[in-house]
Amino acid sequence: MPELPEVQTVVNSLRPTLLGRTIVAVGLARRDIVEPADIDLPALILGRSVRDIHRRGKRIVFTLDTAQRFYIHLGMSGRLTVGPESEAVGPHTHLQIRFENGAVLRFRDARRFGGVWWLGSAPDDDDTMGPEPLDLRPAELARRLARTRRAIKSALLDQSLIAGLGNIYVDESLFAAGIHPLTRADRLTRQQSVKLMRAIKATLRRALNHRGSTLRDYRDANGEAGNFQKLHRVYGRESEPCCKCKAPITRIVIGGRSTHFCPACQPRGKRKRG
DNA sequence: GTCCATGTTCTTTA
DNA sequence: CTAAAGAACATGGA
Repeated sequence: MPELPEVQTVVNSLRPTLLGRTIVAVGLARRDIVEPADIDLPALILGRSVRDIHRRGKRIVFTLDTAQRFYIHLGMSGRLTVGPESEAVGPHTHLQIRFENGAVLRFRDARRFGGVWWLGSAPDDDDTMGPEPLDLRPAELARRLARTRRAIKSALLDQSLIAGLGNIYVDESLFAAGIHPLTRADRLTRQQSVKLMRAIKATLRRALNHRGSTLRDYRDANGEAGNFQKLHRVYGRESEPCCKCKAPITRIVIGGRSTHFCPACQPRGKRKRG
């Protein structure tokens, strides 16, 4: 479910009800969603209040009044909701946190690729996490892309190169920039990297304005769906006509991930040999 | 039964 | 040695 726009939308919808609130009960149904495995998460957060909630990459970072932090990653199928205690608890609800105002934060995740990571006083990221795309300057993107020979599609999915993009927004951004997804990252021209940086920012901002993409079951913390999926130009649109040129959208697999693009609007540049 | 899925990490290969 | 490709993880829906 979650890439930068969806994760940010969840954060935005959590803040009004949870900021400043005190944790009065914690129910951890599955201990194996917590890392590191040997900590007692309920004991660490019970009685604490929430000083801040923010996003870093695809992480939802909670800062407590003690300045200690933990983050929730939604993985592929994770959902984070707030609601009254009386609300029905859905399947695969692994963690519930009740606050003094009666709100209950619930974390559900059928596939369990997501989870909770206790940071303590460690920073909200580490040296393996790439920069935030919305703050990134084109020259820095170009510098980072120049270090790898992989396909641009795979490079943009690498969270250590740039943080927050996933399969949807990489495909949409490459379409917006007119770049073929198999183009080698280190072969982008200066103009292409500038165009790509602009395309990434514009795509993310538009997606944020539409509160993310709901494909299957993504919802914000209040259960509201996003709308950006209606504006996808290539993702999930295999064999439909391109919105610009009417050529059929093509789907290929790159690095094990479905990749959607318009072969006419995103021509493959000249390759060595072939 | 088959294939596919908004992600990350560990293992294998080149 | 390192970079990159591939497999694995767990579950559900079409």
